[in-house]
Amino acid sequence: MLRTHTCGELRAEHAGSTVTLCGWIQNRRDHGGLCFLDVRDRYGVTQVVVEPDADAAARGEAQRARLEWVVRVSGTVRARPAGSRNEDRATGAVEVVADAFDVLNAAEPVPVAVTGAERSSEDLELKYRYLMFRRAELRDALLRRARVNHAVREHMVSRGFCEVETPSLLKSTPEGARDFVVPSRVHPGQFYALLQSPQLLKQLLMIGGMDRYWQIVRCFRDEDLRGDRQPEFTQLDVEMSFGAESDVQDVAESLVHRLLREVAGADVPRPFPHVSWADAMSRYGSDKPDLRFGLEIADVTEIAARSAFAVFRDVVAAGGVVRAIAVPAKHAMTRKDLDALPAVVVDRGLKGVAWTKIASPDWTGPAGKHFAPELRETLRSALGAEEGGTILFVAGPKEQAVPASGDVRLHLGNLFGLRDPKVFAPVWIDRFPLFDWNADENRWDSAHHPFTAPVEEDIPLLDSDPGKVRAKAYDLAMNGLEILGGSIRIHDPALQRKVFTLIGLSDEQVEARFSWFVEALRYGTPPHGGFAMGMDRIVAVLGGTSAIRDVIAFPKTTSATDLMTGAPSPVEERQLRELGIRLA
RNA sequence: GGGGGCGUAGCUCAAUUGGUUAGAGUACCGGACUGUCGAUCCGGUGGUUGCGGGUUCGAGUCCCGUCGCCCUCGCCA
Repeated sequence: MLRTHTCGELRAEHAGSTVTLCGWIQNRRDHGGLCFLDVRDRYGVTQVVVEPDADAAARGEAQRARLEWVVRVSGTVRARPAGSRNEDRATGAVEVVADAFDVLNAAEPVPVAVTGAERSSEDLELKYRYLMFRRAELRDALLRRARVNHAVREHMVSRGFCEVETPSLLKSTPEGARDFVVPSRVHPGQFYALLQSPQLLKQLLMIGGMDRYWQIVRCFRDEDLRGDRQPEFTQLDVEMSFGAESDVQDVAESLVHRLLREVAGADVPRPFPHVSWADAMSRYGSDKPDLRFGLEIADVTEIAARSAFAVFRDVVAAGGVVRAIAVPAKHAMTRKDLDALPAVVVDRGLKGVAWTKIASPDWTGPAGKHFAPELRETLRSALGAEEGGTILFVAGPKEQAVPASGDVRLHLGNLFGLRDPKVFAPVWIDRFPLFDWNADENRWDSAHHPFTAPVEEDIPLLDSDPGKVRAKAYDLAMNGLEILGGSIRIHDPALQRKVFTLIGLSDEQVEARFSWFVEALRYGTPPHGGFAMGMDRIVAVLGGTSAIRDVIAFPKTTSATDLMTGAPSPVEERQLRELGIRLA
């Protein structure tokens, strides 16, 4: 190696030893006779000092070196004089007195901010992604991600799971997310789809008797993006045979618990709480609630209907709901805070957020005066609201008001600073509905995916009331993000066929799309289930962010482009000809 | 596909109601300086105000279109 030590490892006890460091110039402070240079590598930053009596060549090179140049420095480690130690830096007790100073490579001025509190615009940071690896934030995220990967591997292996790789090129299925499609040269006019998820493949591994499978796998979905969604993303995929929901959850929960402890240094008590999907929607207005704070939502439709408030009465008369959040007195809300609330719900098609302050002698605000004194008492005790607090109301059709109330709750969490990125609140959400009603197509859709098993006691409802059937499905939410999701799968061919029928798939359609899978179910399928965990999201949330872009080495933009390479881009006419493709 | 925000020097930002030659910090270049760690001090180079059109005596500023990034609704079994 060109170096004896990294820039992160020298301490007071190294004083007196002769060392050689390699790294990038992070900062230089040139006093003329005396020159300080901070040299950085992945491991840290070390101060190099070039003194007036140093070798002339070394002095010249040190004077010439500029920010982000690559250098090699040899010298003696020295404890810094008292009063000039840098307490903010691990190597701050020492400095390297340079004997030799070589420029290994000069650098042009970098086009993005590589050091300091100032950040460049996000598109520049994406274009010059490789320079961002020099920043602590991204470097630490990638290191954290590597630790997560390592812990996952150790955990799965120690529990007897077998790592199996599956293909990325496979058959397109029209359900679910849009496929990324790959043309076949050997079969002109025919296409592969890039893997959306190894769901069916891992089930086949169970049918084949592999018993316990895991894999960290890249998945591709051609849908519009968000901060927590990339066109390609990484999943931990797990499946096991002969286990109940609790067995699968134990594998997942112990893993997440371990990651929280080893990677985030957080000791979260087990078992993690369980909340049914119905309760989560009702109390938090979300199927991935942030449980770092309370501010639970209550349904006050009945009480609001008895008020004199025309807005509420009209909503209730139209079959809508009124939801309320009691904000304790300690979270005082200014008029400005209250005026900002309508913007939170306008995206859901609601007009505003009514409010009242529980003051004495009178309740103030637009909603309060419409409640008679006895009704106020009813409302107040229903919400457990306290004197001096504020009650916020979200009213509208259930499909809009429920998620809107969840949005308001999250907004309040941000407003009151209750979403501490160092706090972790995992929660299991279970008992999802098996189906959602698809009004456009007049049929049921699978809420999770069509291979999810129903709760046994609900199986009779498949014929009478499919909307009431609950699924053996479970998600783990943490800090408002869905971290992982899974289910027990259907292993009975007859039941599988029935579910296909309910979601409007004819025998012919099933045959055309899934015959290879449905046939497999007939050859001795063990009861099985599993889960998939979003690796990008777990690494993000462990680091206190929700933008998975921040934990992916080379991410794409929200329009699925790669600003560094310029993908996607046109291809040569010759390539198209070879594939039998003509552009419209 | 819909809604919103942003786009000015290499980088981060400023520029009054539409009004002089578009400024500052930093980087870079030159000079001074022996204990700095955002070093300091002096001087300098650096601009198609994203792009195109329009209104106006005059546009960074107003209008229309377009491109890019970010947020969001739909979408994501």
